[in-house]
Amino acid sequence: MVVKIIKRPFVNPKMMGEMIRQQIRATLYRVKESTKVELAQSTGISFPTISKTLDEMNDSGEVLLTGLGLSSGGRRPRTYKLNPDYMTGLAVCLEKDFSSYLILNYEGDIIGRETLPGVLQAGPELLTEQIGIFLARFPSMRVLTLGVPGAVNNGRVSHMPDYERFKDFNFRTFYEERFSLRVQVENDMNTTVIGYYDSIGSDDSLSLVYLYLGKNGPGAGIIVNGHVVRGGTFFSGEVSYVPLSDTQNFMQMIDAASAIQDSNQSRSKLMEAISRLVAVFTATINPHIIIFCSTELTNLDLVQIRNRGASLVPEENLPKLVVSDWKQDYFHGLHQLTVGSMLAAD
Amino acid sequence: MVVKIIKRPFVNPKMMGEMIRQQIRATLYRVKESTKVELAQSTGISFPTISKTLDEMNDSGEVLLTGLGLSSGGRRPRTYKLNPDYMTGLAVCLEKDFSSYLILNYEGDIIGRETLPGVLQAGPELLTEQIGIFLARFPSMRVLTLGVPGAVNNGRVSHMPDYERFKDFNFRTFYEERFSLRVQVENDMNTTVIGYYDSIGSDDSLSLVYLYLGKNGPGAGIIVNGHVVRGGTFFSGEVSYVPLSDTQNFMQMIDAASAIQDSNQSRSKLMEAISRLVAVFTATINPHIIIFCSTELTNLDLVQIRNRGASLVPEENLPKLVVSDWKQDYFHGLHQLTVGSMLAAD
DNA sequence: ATAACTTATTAAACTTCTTTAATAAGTACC
DNA sequence: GGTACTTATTAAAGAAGTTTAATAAGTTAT
Repeated sequence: MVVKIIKRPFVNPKMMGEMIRQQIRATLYRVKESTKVELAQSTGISFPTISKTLDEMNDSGEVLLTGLGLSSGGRRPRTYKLNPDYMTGLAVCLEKDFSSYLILNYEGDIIGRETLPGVLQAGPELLTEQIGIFLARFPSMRVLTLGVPGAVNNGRVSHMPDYERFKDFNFRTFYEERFSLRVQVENDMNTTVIGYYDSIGSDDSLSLVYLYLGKNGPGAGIIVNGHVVRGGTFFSGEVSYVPLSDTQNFMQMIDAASAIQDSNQSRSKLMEAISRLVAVFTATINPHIIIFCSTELTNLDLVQIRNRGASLVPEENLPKLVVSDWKQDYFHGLHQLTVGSMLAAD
Repeated sequence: MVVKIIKRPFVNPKMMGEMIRQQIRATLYRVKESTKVELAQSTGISFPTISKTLDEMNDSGEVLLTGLGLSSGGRRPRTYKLNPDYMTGLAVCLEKDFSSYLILNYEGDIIGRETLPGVLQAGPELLTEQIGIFLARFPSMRVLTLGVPGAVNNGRVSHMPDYERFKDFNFRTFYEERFSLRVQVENDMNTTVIGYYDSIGSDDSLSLVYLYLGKNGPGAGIIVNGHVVRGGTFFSGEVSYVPLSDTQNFMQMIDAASAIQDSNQSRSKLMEAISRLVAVFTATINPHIIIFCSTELTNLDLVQIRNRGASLVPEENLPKLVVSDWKQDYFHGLHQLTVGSMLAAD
């Protein structure tokens, strides 16, 4: 229901304890180190509750007493932080030619990274083997986050045409049953746009489009009102198919552009295609920002796109156009998803 | 933050009372009449709490004891319902040539409807006067919902080019201060898509596009993941501007179509334009459903659009295409927004 | 019509968070 | 170095929901 008639998202006293722990975890993650008073202020929870809960978390080893903070004229307060060794998380980026592994501690720090051979063509067995290695090395591993180049639905592959061995593979149930891990799987472009969204750290719910013009054909990750758009058939962001001219869709247009000999003309045709796609997004979901890969476009290109775009839609409605580092945003997304999964614990 | 690290949407014991009342209201609105036991079951709240809260709501006149329910072998339970006279809401549809008023009681029933002269060209004074009439006639009026043909941002007009007198007019502050009403303002297409979304009564969060090819140029109302898309500059759904061919955008394409003499050819060009727009939405946000106005298209047209669309994007990703009654959905949206506003009370 | 049985309602005990008061542990100044 | 002042921490009282037990009000069947 759009209409704000609540259905059942209710909070009873029993859940409050866990919610309070979540608030504490999230705050400690943000600020790294804090006193009980500071936690009470920044969470809005009463001091005694914070004190009691934090003591419990200290007893269970989830947080550590780090010492005493600065005095502001009276007794010096004890400071606490998340215990980095409380839990470990594994973030995995699966690509055709390699698998990138990131090992994160409970504070969100990267305590290990490794690149192993690609598993997408080989099949799940090799992936299981690779994960097994890390699991053996880090017994406190509790969460697993996978970024994959394909459509996933609730942990299960729903469309990944190039990799037959993973057809319909359910990452979540497979690894949650086999190892006792909390498993998350996300599409690569969605992960990237999540990473970018998190990195700009805006708390109001924005709409963004992260555009990628890769070798495997272009694609986009979309966030609307702060939520990832997965689409009715997990086909969202497949912008290759957007019809933009009498005879060509977006992919055909950029393919045609790159086929042109004259490099100026080729570039100009590419710019035209992108400008049109920008106009399409502006006149439909009207995002705040569209992000391009810095390896593909320069800031100068953006000016050109903006100018051309302004001839298609009223300029004041054009989104902010920015370039960003795809790989970095992707990994940041994986990182944040993994941390989020660890901190949502219990 | 996309990453599920909570920021501050927290519930403390003080707010629980109000949340419980909300649950009770929402449930009573849905089921019309209920016993305490039934309410406890359907809300998941404990019986004593329901009992206490409902007694208070009965004392304050918010609910009424309607009698005794059926026995299932023991003492017959008392049944309660919302008191229709507890509060009144006014839903207003503002158009160029007329203003439609719907008066709703607290049960959501329409207890009056009236059409008065249009106010958009005349200016706010006339609207104030019209609202004043209803306010005098229904002293228990507490909420006001306005549907307007233009972009609004948090109760304030942000773009309504055809009606100068309402430029930047802040409906919300104006009427909340002048009369003591809770005021909501929503764009007409957004209201319509809300109405449709509510009418299909799905609880999972869908994505929909409601397409209107009106006299004032086409427009669309968009819901993604169950939330209305307003856009970064409140320009979302302005599909006129979507570039679809070498030289034409959507509006120019349908204008060109209607300019063609041969009616078959004209229709076919229109279908082509719509099919392309369907492909655009499919390859971007990939909605579950696209809704067309039944006054503009027939079910037969939809078949044609689907066929043509399937040549642009993989058919299995095409949304469900349906026709619906625009006016009805619009009014249902206004209705539901008004009821939602009444029930969210306090 | 009354006894036995069901079910609704009320009451009491318990849990959990908040608010307010009391105590303990430092600082700073004379 | 002791006294007055600050601030952290602990303890007690209050508020609000849940769970469990007790009571009241009807039904059903003999």
